[in-house]
Amino acid sequence: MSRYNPRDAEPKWQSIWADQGVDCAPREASDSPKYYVLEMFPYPSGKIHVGHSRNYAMGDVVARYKRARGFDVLHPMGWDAFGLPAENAARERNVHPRDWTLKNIDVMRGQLQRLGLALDWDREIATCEPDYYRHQQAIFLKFFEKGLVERRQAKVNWDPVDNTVLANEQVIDGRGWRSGALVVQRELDQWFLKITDYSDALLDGLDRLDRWPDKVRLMQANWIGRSRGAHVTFPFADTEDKIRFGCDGITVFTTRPDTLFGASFLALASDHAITTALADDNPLVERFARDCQASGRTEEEIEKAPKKGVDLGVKVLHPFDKDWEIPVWSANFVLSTYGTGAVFGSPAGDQRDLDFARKYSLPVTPVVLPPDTDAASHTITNDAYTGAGTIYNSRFLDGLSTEDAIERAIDELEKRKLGEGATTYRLRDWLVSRQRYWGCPIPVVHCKSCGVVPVPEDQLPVELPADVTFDKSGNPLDRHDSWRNVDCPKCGGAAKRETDTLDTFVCSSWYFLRFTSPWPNDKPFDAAEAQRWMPVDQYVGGIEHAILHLLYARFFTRALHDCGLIDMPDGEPFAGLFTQGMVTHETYKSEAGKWLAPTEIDERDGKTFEIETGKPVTVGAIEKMSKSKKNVVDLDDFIDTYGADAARWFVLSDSPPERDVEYTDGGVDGVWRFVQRLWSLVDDFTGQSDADLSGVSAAGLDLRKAAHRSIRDVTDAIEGFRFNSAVAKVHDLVNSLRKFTARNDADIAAHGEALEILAQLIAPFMPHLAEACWERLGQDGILATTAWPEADPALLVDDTVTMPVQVNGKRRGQIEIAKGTDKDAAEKAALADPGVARSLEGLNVRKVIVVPDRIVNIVAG
RNA sequence: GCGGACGUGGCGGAAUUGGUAUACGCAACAGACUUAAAAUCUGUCGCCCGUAAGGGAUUGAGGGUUCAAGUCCCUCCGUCCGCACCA
Repeated sequence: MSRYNPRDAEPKWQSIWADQGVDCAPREASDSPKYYVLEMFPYPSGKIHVGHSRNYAMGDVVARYKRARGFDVLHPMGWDAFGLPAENAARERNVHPRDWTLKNIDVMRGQLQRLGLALDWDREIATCEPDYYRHQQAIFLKFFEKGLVERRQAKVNWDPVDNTVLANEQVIDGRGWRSGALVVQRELDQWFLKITDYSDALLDGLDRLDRWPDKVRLMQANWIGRSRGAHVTFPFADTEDKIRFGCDGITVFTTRPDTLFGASFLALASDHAITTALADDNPLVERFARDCQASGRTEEEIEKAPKKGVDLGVKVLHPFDKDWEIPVWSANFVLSTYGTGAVFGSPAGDQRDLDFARKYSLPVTPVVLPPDTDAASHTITNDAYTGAGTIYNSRFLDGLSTEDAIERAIDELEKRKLGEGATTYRLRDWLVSRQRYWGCPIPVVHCKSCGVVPVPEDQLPVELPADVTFDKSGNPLDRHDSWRNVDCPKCGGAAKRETDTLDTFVCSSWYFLRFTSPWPNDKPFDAAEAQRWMPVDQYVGGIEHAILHLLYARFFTRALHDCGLIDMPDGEPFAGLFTQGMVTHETYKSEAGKWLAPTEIDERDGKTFEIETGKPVTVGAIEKMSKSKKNVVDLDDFIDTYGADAARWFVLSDSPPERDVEYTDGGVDGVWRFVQRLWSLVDDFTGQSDADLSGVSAAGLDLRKAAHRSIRDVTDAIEGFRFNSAVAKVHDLVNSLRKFTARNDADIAAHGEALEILAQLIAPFMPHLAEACWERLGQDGILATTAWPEADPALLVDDTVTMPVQVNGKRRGQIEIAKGTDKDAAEKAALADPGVARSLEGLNVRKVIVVPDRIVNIVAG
């Protein structure tokens, strides 16, 4: 018996696959159905660790399985290569961002290749290359033409550590998604993509994504945040105000026009136009507005601030009663960015309004009567009633349900021309400009006489200048005069290039389209090829992109369709999405409080200590593998020791793919043992597997059944994305094989058949070992081009079944009977079982339930 | 606060439409081989009572539907995640 040595075997098979080009997607369409499987492409940050490999291992199982099932498979890989870490590296290590990035790509490509992933490397792309981003610039200009790009001044999120603005989606709990710095608000001129033009389409499209996790769909729906209600205008009481503010009244957005008769005040955002206008001559208002000004303050502080406001001294009239005057306040809890930046306060039905009304002694009139209460006893003290009920204290709305009253109030508002049904969204336009060097240049120039002028398409790409330095803070493009100063493409006069670059999420919003045809120089992708391969049938990635990347990409395909670049009326780029769990590992901290890598510690006598110093180590929480906590296992180290197959098998074992899996040395040892055990099963087999199968012994037949059941079970598990179950089922087959002893020649053939099936079933998971087994079994050709095995239906059914027999729901025995035995016979057999008979002593059988081939339950008493 | 998911042995977890709960793996224990250890192999292995045969309780807690509930319904507890002054 020889040991299986992945160090020799894995490179051997990898070069055979590469020589035969088995992993390349067919360039020509065939009669076979297509299958596009894609893992979210990585940022080339340095090295891959075992944690990263789980994502690719899952995609590869699907790719290899689908290929064996006869699909034309597209499984490409590339690099999300623009981004800030490259600039930080430039600053810290005096290396050019491009050199740093390309070096990392080389290292990581080598690692992915060592994993033996069935990737079509002919289609590799890196977003930092001009031959990629030139097309992105062309797309940007197409969007510009189509009115999907806007440059405007807006209050934006400024990350003071990364020195750039961020999109709303990139601010998590008031902090920058990458730097973790508290984000501040600043008023700046910025570039936006009008994703809000697609709010409805993006929301409604979610319903059709039935192969997406509900969780992700829900998160996107919440993020888009469509809410239906009404715009209501409260006319100014004083006609002079109409002149002063240049409008007839103040328009608010509300989802509850049914509570209009509970209105006790209007509240405006501190930077609402009217607040700002009044601040000019009212020092109190001015001071209040200044206090609230978000600039220089963090989102976190804004959220935690207690409610406060200032009476603006302005009065408006109730839309349904011109004799009812309502005071107008400015309040710090009103968001200027949502709705109209103004609300009407109906304190009985809204907790914020109630808090505000109590603080400033404003009237509180309950207008919604909760079910099963009466008007006389229902009062509001410190808790608003926000639920549904019957409207009262509300004149013509009295007696209506909440729902009906909303309709009725909107009808009435429309009649009086003081309002109309309206829908607002939480989604904001996508801020795409970044004040960074290492990104795709925005292809416009600023001309004093012509304004913003797009760079003509024949002058693309606008390439990043290579000669930049990072010794000063800020964007080096701003300081690069020879690059910056250009002639205006329109008038020929002196102009300046835009120095902002595009958010890297723009690069990842269409890369999956470029993969379908990464060759043309004159267009982003070949429309026919995109048509052929899209949508991505199975996308695999982390849940952290539930909103960001996945929402942007869905917007992009829609916008590209509307610009005529692709024909995708459905607009959905990813038909199936799977969000995989992370690989976790214990964390270690030295006595000095520094994070330690698993390779820097050792364990003896149940104590953990630092190898270098011998000092004790604190074992911390089990967390997602990450460089920052150093709890990573290097992929090269792992492959050197155990091989790529072991890594792949390990990350897919035990835990369901959507859940986290914990990396433990014990688990890895188990995988190593399993690999060797499996190999020796094959290596020890000396028989002929193509002998005649007729005449197998009972044990041989059992083995054949076990093997064919494995085909069925592993197939079902892969189809259902239950890789851990597939692994368990393969274990079952291995255990059956280990117990098996052949009794005659036919048994030997059955043994060989089971081993062949085993090799085929592990091929998507451990492709190198599978090929080695296949070769050792004397098979022709390679598994990479071999069809998936088919289970023989005759071997999936048993002649006899074991039926448990319950008495009053408790299992008391079991009977072996022929499959398909009718109810009467099964009942008779069940009652004859000695265990059953014993537990029925002294009882009368009242009823017998027989589920044929399943179970017998005897009710007795 | 709002919304969602989940809760099964020492651990990770399995269980078609409700039909033998604890598959598979890890850890643990015992034995074989060995001068010894490692590796490997064999066996045991959720809990309680019992030498055993066997019996009892059991899928976070409590209740319900059913011949039958991990699975369906209600209440509660806990953990995790998302959103968070969104009018």
